[in-house]
Amino acid sequence: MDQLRALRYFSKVVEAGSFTRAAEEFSVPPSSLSRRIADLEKDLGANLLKRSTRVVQVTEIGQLYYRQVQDILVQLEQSDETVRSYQAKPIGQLRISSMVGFGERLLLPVLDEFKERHPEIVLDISLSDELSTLGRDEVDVAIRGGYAPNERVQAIRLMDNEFIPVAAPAYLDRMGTPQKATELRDHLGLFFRTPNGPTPWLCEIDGQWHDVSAPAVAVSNTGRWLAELAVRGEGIMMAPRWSLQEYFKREELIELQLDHPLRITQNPDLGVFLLYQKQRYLVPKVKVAVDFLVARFKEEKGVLAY
Amino acid sequence: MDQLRALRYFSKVVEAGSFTRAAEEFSVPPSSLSRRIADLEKDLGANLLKRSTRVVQVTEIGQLYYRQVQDILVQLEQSDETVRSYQAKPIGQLRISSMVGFGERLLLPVLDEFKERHPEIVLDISLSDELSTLGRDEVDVAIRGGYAPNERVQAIRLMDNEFIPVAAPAYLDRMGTPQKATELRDHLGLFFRTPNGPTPWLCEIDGQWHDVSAPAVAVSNTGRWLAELAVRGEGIMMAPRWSLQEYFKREELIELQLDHPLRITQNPDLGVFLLYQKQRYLVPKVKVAVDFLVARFKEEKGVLAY
DNA sequence: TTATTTCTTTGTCAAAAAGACAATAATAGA
DNA sequence: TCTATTATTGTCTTTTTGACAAAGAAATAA
Repeated sequence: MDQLRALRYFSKVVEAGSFTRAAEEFSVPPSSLSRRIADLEKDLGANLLKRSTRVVQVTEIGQLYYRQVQDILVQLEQSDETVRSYQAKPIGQLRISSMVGFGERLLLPVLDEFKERHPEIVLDISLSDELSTLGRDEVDVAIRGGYAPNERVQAIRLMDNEFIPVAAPAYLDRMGTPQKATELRDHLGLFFRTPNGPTPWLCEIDGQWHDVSAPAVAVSNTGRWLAELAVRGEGIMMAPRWSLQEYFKREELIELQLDHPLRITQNPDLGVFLLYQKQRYLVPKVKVAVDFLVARFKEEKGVLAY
Repeated sequence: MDQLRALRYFSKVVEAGSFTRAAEEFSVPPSSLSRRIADLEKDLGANLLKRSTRVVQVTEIGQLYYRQVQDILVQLEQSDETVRSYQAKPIGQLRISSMVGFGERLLLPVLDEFKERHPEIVLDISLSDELSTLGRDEVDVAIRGGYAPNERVQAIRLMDNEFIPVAAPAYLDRMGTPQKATELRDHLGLFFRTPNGPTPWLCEIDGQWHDVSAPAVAVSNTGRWLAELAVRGEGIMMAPRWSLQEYFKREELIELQLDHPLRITQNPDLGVFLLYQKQRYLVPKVKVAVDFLVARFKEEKGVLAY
């Protein structure tokens, strides 16, 4: 029995919810799937699917098996790709996932050059702040802030992700320039919301952490919009330093200097990380992308990769 | 092409270093392996093996592919077993790996009862202090001290693994009973060596960590031997509290009470953990073993599993 | 250097597995 | 109750894999 074939059939039937539709995708008659999956079930001694003429349901154990099989199929596909592309030129589809802000401001601008250098690579970029599970998702390279990688994932620190407080000159003229962190409570706040929730303004004073957030004028996961509000003088915003260069240059926003530095988490080591599956570095398209992005963004400070 | 079959053939040839020997294990002629592996190589467009009549060598890419394929085959085997044994009785071979000390003193004594309860489970116990990688190794259940599990591994804290200093009454009569941690440097030390190296005697005084190890009389990874030396009055030993009950009962060893508690690591949360792969809990033999060991060893203190 | 042994590969045929297609059975919806 | 849709089953064809013998290649021993 060709178990792998049976697994592919089974997997597709689960996804399609139908033998007929799954069969179309393989361009074989439905009877083939029926026979192969029946063989598989016989071999495993368990019913994976509950069939009725109209609907195909997955049994409890079938559901479980499906998830594990899915992982296995993805892994095998990746291993095969690694071997197939060994010593080959970088080519194919490359999926990059990035944090929205970083993607818009820093990543997209450099990708033109990457496309020129590697015209045979088709880029597929998705911007999202949700953290993707490398490996299960079909992402080759991811850029994320403050991510705890697992052992199979290589994480290269690209740059600092320090959040700093900024405001427009007009705002500071109107509301006064705060000198002490504790004064912030009398100001107006523009808050960035990560997938983990809004980011408060924290401050360590004499070893104690304090929440010195101002009343919220706006909360959003769209950094650009918050920045516009800040430029219009609607409040104080905390944002990563790398996202603010353009505003500093045009003097639309000014960094606040406080007696105690402001943070958005007690974790001191925030960074922007480039992530990829270690084993996939051997795939040429992944390798050139990682090398390119590291060369472009990594700040050399004698800091180690992790 | 039945890729899975080809992968199994390839995998075995790599391990055996020979088509002929690998073929014997499958009870098929060597020509079958030759053909299947040639197909696989053609399909992948790469040479996995470098053949000469006498020796079969694995190419660089073949080596890499082999490792990844190995993982995949193990995973698939486990998934199949999960389904096959679904709703079945606990039966089959169960591999338990445990720290030596824990295994000898606590685990083995209770396994008789387990064997009585589950006569159809064949136990395969290996005692070792090396930490095994669950999943890659063929271990169903592991017992380890202070282990950082990854996401696929479930870790249940069984009990404290606090190391305490002890010595024989005769030793204390001869050398004096130390009251302060800093006095230990004038004593004699029996040191336990973990796979990570010897365990020093550490002590936190006014927020500062000090190494207060005595000169070493003996260093060993065999706790029982060190305990014998300690009983004979050859020095002071630090060992997990759970390993010392018998010596306390016979008053062969006495716990030292010092002004500052002694530790072997700065990490405060040492514990003995029961580890297993989450997905394998559905395999009946694994489930009954985990449940049994937890019921036997877990100290209920309202502490969460992790 | 030559002969021999040991392996892998190749040729050829047999067996097994999977696909194709038509027919049948079963069920949800009208 | 009828109809349309869908999975299964029967039968034949095609493809894939195994079996066995023979050939070819390389390392060891003489």
